[in-house]
Amino acid sequence: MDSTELPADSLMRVAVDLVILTVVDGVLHVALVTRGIAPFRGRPALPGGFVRADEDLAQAAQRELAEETGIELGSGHLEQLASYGAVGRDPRGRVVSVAHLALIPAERLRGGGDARTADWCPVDAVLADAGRLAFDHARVLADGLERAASKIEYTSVAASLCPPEFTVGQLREVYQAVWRRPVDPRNFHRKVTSAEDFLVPVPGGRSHGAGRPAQLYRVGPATLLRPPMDRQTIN
Amino acid sequence: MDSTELPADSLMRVAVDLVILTVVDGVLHVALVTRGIAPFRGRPALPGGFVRADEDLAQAAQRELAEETGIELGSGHLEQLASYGAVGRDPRGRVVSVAHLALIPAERLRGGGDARTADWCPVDAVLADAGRLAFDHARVLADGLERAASKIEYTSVAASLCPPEFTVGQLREVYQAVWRRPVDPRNFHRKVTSAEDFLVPVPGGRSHGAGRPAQLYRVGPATLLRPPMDRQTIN
DNA sequence: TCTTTAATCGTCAACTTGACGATTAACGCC
DNA sequence: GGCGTTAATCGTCAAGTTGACGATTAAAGA
Repeated sequence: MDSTELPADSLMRVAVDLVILTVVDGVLHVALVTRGIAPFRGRPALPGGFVRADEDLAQAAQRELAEETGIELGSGHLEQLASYGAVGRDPRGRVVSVAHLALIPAERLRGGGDARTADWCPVDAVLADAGRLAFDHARVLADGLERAASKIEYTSVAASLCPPEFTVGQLREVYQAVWRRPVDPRNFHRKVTSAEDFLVPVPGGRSHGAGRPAQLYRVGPATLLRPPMDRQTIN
Repeated sequence: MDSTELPADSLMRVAVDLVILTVVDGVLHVALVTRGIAPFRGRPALPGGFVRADEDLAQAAQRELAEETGIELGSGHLEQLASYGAVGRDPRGRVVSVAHLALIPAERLRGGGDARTADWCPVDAVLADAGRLAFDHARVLADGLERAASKIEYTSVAASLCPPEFTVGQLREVYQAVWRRPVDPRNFHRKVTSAEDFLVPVPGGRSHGAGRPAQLYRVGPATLLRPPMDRQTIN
C-alpha cells in the first residue's frame, strides 16, 4: 500500500455532496443545511461530507444521506451526478466533490430534529437567491435539477418521488413539480398507462379523498419509457 | 491554505481517465495505451493520469488528451463521464478517477509515434477481451460507450466524430458504428435534414468519390435533436 | 456504354401526440 | 337526498412522425 511513487501534488480531499429532492404538496423541495463552521458559516449548503478511507463513493453518499436526512433510501433513488474540482472551489484547500442526486418520497421525510438535520426548502425560493449557497453549490443544484427534469422524461424514476403505491394523479404532480410546468391530465394518463410495464395496477387499490377515486399503481419492471415524454413540447 | 482541520483520511489521489472514441472506415475505435509500469504492466488501459494541483478536472482531461493522442480538441467533444472510487480499484492506494468521454474526428488522428501515444483499437476487439483491461477500465469503457450511444440519440455530438464538413452518409456511418446497428439511409436522411437547425448545408459543397455526389453539411446551431432518434426502434 | 454505388426524393399505412369534449364517481354542504 | 365541486378516466380527431421500401439521379469504374 506504499504509494511513494505516486505524485504528491495529486493528493486531494474527496467529498460527496447531495442534491436531495422531494415533492411536498406539488412543490419541489431540496434539502439544505446551514453551515455551522467556516467557510460560508451561516450560509445554506447542500448536505455532504468527506469520503472516508474505507468506503466507496456510493457508500459515502448513502451515509451522508442517512446522517443528514435520516433517510435509509428505501424506495428512493440515488445516482451519481457529476464531479466538481475547480481549484479554488473550497478555500480550505483542494477538494474534489462527487455530487449525487437523490429522489425520495415526501412521506418518508422526518420532521427535522437536531442541528445536523437538513431543512426542506422550496426550490423556487432557493433559486431566487442562489447566490447565497455555499461553494459552487448553485451550479451543483442547477445540474441536479436539470438531471432530474431530463431523467423523468425517459425513465420511471419519477416514481421514486411517490409513495410505493400511488395514483396517476400523484405521479403527474411529480412531473409538474420537477418540470415547473402544467401537464394535461388526460394525455398524461394515456401515456403512462399505455406504456408497457411502466405502471402495474394494484388489484383493488383505489385512492380516497376528493374527486373520483383513482386506481393505485406501483412502478413496473420497465425502467425506460419509450418513446420518452418531451417536457419542451408537452402541452 | 492550511487545512489541518480537515479529516486526514479523506486525502486521496485524483486522476482522470479518458474514453476517446473515433470512427475509422465505419468502425468504432477506442484509444488505449499499454501500461509500461506496475500495476497491470503490459496490459491495455485507458489513457489517463493524475490531476495536478493547479488544474481543474476538465483541464487535466484536456492535457491528458493532448499528451496521449496529440489531439488539441478542435472540433472534437469532451465531457465528463463519471467518477470511480471503489476502495481497492488501484492497488497502489486510494485513487478516485474522474472519467471523461472524448469524441474526435478520424481525420485528426496522428499516426501513433512515441511510446506515450495511444493506439486505436476496434471497440469490438477490445470488448471481446475486456478482462485484459487494467483497473476497472472495462466498466469505464462500457459506461463511455453507453453514454456515446445514448447521447447521439438526442444531440448533435455525433458530428464531433466527423470532419467539420461532412455528408449525411458520413454522419450515418457514425451512428451505425456507435450503435452497432444498421440505419436506413432514406429515413436517416429525412430525419437529420428535416430537423430544424441540426445541419446547415455548405453552399456549393459536394462530396467526391463513388456514387452520386452528396451535399456537404456543417453542424447547425441546434445541439438537441427533437424528437430524438431511437436506437432501439430504428429499423 | 453498361454496371455499380450512393444520394435523395416519394409514398403509405401505422402510430403517437396535443387539444379538448364527455362521462363517472366520490366528497361536502345544504 | 339533491346539488355543486373535484378528479379520474374514456373518447375523438386532426396533425405530425416513423418504419418500410420503391424510384430516380448522378457520379465512378470497367
